[in-house]
Amino acid sequence: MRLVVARCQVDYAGRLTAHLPMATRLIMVKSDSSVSIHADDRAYKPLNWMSPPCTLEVREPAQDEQAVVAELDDRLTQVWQVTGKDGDTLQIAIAEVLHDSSHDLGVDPGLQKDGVEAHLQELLAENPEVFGPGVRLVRREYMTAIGPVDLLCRTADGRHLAVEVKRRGEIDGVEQLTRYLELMRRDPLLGDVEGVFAAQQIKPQARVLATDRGIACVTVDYDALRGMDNADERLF
Amino acid sequence: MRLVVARCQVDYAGRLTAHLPMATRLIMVKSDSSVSIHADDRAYKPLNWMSPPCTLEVREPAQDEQAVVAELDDRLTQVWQVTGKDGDTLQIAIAEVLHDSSHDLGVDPGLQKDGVEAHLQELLAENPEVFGPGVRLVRREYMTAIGPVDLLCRTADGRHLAVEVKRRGEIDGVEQLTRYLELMRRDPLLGDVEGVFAAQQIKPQARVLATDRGIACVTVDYDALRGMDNADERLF
DNA sequence: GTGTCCATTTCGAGG
DNA sequence: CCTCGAAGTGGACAC
Repeated sequence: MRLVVARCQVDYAGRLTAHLPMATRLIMVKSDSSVSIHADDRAYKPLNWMSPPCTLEVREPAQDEQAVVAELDDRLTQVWQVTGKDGDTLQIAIAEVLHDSSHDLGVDPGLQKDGVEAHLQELLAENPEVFGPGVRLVRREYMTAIGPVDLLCRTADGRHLAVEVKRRGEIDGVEQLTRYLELMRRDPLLGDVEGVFAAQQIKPQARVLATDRGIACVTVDYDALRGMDNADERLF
Repeated sequence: MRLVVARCQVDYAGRLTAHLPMATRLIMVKSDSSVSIHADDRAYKPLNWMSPPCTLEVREPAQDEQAVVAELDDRLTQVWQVTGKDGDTLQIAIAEVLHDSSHDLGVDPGLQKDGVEAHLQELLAENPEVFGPGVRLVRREYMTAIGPVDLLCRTADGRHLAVEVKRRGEIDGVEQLTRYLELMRRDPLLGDVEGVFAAQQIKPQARVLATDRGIACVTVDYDALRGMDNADERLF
């Protein structure tokens, strides 16, 4: 990885045209040849970038390119031409290099994610009693015409529970469950179907909407659930 | 902006839990206190990050934290604790710092974009006759209960046109327009409303779906439209 | 503040 | 290969 801090102006031409006026920025060149340009704010998104695969070519600035920045009393020292696979180009015209260092980072072992919705759903499927005493799992990913309901359960007294599982409970999750419930309640085979909105955190507005629609809200303690799971393993 | 290249392991806890094993990476700390961690590939997205506002705290590694990496024959030298606004945390446990430099970049003048949907919509608003002879603009961003229609126009014979503008015409754009049309056709004030799907490119499936639903497809030549715009300026 | 939609979205799964 | 949908999406703008 090469890190260059430089006073530069940048022009991108591809799906759109974009221009960055002369200013000091970080230019990051990675070992897969991808290039990104960062300002001193915003963590996530670079100002400009070129995804791999792409090629980087350094050339002398042309005479007419000098004219563009001449009014700023600046002189271009080099121009980086980055060309992507779809013919899109990223041109970095550098006036002054303030820092330039290269680093051997090696291959990254990669990100391990945990606590995603799938795992939360898995844990809840193994512990349906969190929705009430005697509640049993009928099946996960119960298919309806408009998509799968996360969990379909059955209470001790024979009612069905349609459970929507989210990490963070927000309004769109309630809307989703509402659509499922509307469909499922038309199915005579299912009989009475109640909605349960289960999430690690439920936003106040989502809770209000859910309650208004007669949908029960269950906040799930992920670590406690994982603990129950471990306890189960130890007991049986 | 501070650039640190270090052998580190990273743990994020927030909307999900994520772990990066010990490896050499770039840690970028920006002047808005945001932090991002980059591997030596992928231009766009950091491996891990914390969006501003957030606070960075450096502390000594605890004894039990050493144990985690001890098997790797590594020793932690410092731990960076980054805390975000929603209580999510990013913990960067550093074994060895290979590079550390700070740079004053100043405020970036910002990106100037051209050719995005907003500009395309603007050009079409100024040239509604591309939708047919005598077509006039009623208004841009015509509000409906479920969102704004990009352009509402009126034909010479008094019918309304609801125009959805996209850079790339795909199926979801047709769906979006269909939802708008469904609502607008219930409005007696509007009378007859026809749908127009306008994009620089329209994918075959999107065109099929649109045609099936009686929605007209218009492919827009961006450069030609810009030319018309310039011609207009010269003529009047 | 919330709600909605765009993005050079990126990214991954599944057909 | 394409299509579909999620993302720690982020970001902008209307209300």
